[in-house]
Amino acid sequence: MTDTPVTTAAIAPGATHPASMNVAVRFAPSPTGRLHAGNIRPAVLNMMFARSHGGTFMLRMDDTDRERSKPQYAEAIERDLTWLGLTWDRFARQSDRLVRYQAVAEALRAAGRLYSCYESADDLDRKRKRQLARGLPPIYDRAGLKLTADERAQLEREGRKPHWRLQLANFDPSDQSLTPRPTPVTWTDLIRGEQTVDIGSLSDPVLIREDGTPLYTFTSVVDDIDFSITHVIRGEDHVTNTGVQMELFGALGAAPPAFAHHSLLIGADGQALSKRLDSLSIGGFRDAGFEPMAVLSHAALIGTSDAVEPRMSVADLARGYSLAKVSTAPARFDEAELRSVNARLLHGLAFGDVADRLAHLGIAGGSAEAFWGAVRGNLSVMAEAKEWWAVVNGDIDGVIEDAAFAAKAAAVLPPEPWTLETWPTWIDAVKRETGAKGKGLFHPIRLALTGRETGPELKPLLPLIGRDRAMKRLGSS
RNA sequence: GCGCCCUUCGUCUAUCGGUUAGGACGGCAGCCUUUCACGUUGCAAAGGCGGGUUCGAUUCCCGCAGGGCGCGCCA
Repeated sequence: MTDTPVTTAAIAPGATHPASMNVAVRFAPSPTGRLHAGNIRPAVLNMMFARSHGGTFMLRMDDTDRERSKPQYAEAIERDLTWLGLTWDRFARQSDRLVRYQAVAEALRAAGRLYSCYESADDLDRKRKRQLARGLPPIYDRAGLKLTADERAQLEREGRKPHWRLQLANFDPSDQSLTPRPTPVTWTDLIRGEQTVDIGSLSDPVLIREDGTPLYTFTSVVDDIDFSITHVIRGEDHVTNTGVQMELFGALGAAPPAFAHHSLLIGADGQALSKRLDSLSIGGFRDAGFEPMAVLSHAALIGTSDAVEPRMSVADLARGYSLAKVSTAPARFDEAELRSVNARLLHGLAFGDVADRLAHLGIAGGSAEAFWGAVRGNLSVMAEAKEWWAVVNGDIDGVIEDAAFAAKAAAVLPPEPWTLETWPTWIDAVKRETGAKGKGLFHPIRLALTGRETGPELKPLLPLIGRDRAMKRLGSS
């Protein structure tokens, strides 16, 4: 086995990093499902890194798995990212680059780093089980590498197609058995600090499937080289991959990018979130009426030392951002916390920020601004504004618990026009008329006027409701 | 089974061996609102367990427990 690296130049002229290295990051989902609470974290973390360094953010569809990848998922991912405001500067689709992967694989073969293996998936499964049963680590035994030319020819004659593995440099070259020995691969992780992966305890990774499909470990590295990716920010489920991929970068004669591995999310109950991720889709959050910046702020800030608070833009998120603030401990995803961020975001929005969206909800006209000022503090999702609009302008039923009280209140309703002063004037009159005060005074009036137990201050609400509706809801039309 | 990682208020976290263990969310209370909510001010609230090193351990080391991840012809 040769140690000669395949030079990148030989494979892709000009693909090496330029001397003036501009920060380039990527988000590389595989379109096998919708985006969810778990996987937008690397998306937003990468975006913030790019924006805070004046770099570029790339979207890469890792769609080489033809059985599982679906165009509609790819479209949904793009839609969700766009909705979140995570728009990409560059785009690539791995399924468009198969010729490229083939060429690189060929160069790797020529350099002697790839070898063919003829076991079926079942064979490998059996081998693993046998090793486990004997208390041995389930590592590939390199049988493919030990095949004689005759055996290989025989297998080919039988019509067997090989899959291709990268030979990890984890053995003593003078050892004929090629037994792996402890071989640390190290890097300085931008989140986790000094990291070591022992590639001596790993199987030689399959790079090319028997049907010719190039696999993630391989395509990802080729793309990271070709697109001059400088920083790879991804979940900690990839740390072992990083050890292997560091080898691959070396074999391809390229300097590896910097790596940062963030922790994964766990559920509010402290258990793995993975099983529930379907119910935490970004599309679901959108449908539930969450603000994109609330979802994004929450995803970006949980598990960091910054306060989880609403930020108004990606630029706001990028300001003061540092990977050093990202924790190595698993963070809990709590939808209640997301709701809180969403509510706080809404409470701070000025009418000008939302006029268009309100209009979209049918909230428009001369009273729209006063309406927004009155109700925004009570919203947890925007859609609730529509309900309050109905309370103000619609035909709702008031709740009357004491008809006599309501009648007295209605009787002293001042004549229009109504202003912000109408409320204190009226309520004083009701108080005189009924002798009620405090909660006994306000609660029945709130209930009659709005049909609800809680809500915005009645003072600004009353003139919006107007005399006719107020009379009607008090049972005296 | 083996390996890696993690463990500070309920939650997210700060702390480069000596701190009244700080902040944010949530909670509670006061204020505001002649009600609730909003807002605002204040208060309560934490080092998983057991050893070791040290004058001194949340901090360093070992073990245990709990949790996460990995060990794919998935990504």
